[in-house]
Amino acid sequence: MELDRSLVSGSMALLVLKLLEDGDKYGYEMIEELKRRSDDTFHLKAGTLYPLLHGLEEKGLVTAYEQEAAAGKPRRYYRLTKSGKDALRQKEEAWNAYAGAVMHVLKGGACFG
Amino acid sequence: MELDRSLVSGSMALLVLKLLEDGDKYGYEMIEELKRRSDDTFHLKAGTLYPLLHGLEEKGLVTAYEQEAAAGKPRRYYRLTKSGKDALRQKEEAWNAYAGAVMHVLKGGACFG
DNA sequence: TATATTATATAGATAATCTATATATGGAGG
DNA sequence: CCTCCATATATAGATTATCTATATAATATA
Repeated sequence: MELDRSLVSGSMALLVLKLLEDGDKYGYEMIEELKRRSDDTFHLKAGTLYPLLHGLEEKGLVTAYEQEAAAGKPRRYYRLTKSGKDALRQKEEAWNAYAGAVMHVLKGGACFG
Repeated sequence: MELDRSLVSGSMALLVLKLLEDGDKYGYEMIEELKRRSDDTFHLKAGTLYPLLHGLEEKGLVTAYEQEAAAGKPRRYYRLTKSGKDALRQKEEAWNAYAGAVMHVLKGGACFG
């Protein structure tokens, strides 16, 4: 299931890149926004997100910069790169293909054709 | 991502159980049928399927029986149990929730509301 | 005899996500 | 004042789904 390996299991990368499409965001913010935008379905864990962000940065899909907050620890913002935007498009397409195929199998069960 | 762990990454179990809903099938047959029913999107590997089937059997979601074929090795057929049907329903629901949430995040990007 | 297709099986590798833990800041409650 | 909770980032180690590679065996075909 080559598709699965890189995408569906890795759907988190897709969702995170998608969040950044709207504008730069810091890690904690992404966790909260993902929860909100998925109607409380996705509870992304910090221990999942931060290593993921570091990986995306290493691959050049995002860049990071630090910024002071009004209070608390300084925040590390992430921004989509050109390469990251391309990757996002690819991942969206792959997700649609995968989800479509699953739906097709699930619907194709009781076939009266 | 509790949902993800048990379902989306494990979507193969869902698809295999779904195939068995139509009637008993043996492993090799499932690989071929999944390819066909997904329009050549899913190429499930033997090394993925057989351990998965053993696991489903251990959990009591399927039962197995051997049957001679006209030629070649005897085939090991799998049948959905009552418990397997229940699990299938649950997994279908969970998949729909997950896929729906992903779609929601993907669509919710460029929001002009 | 060699090779391809059908058919099942296991061992070991890879990688995504989790849990648990550590750090640091600031506000609120006791 | 001290403790707890929310914010915020980070890493180590475990779990597990899937993959690759390999082994087996029967039969058809070249």
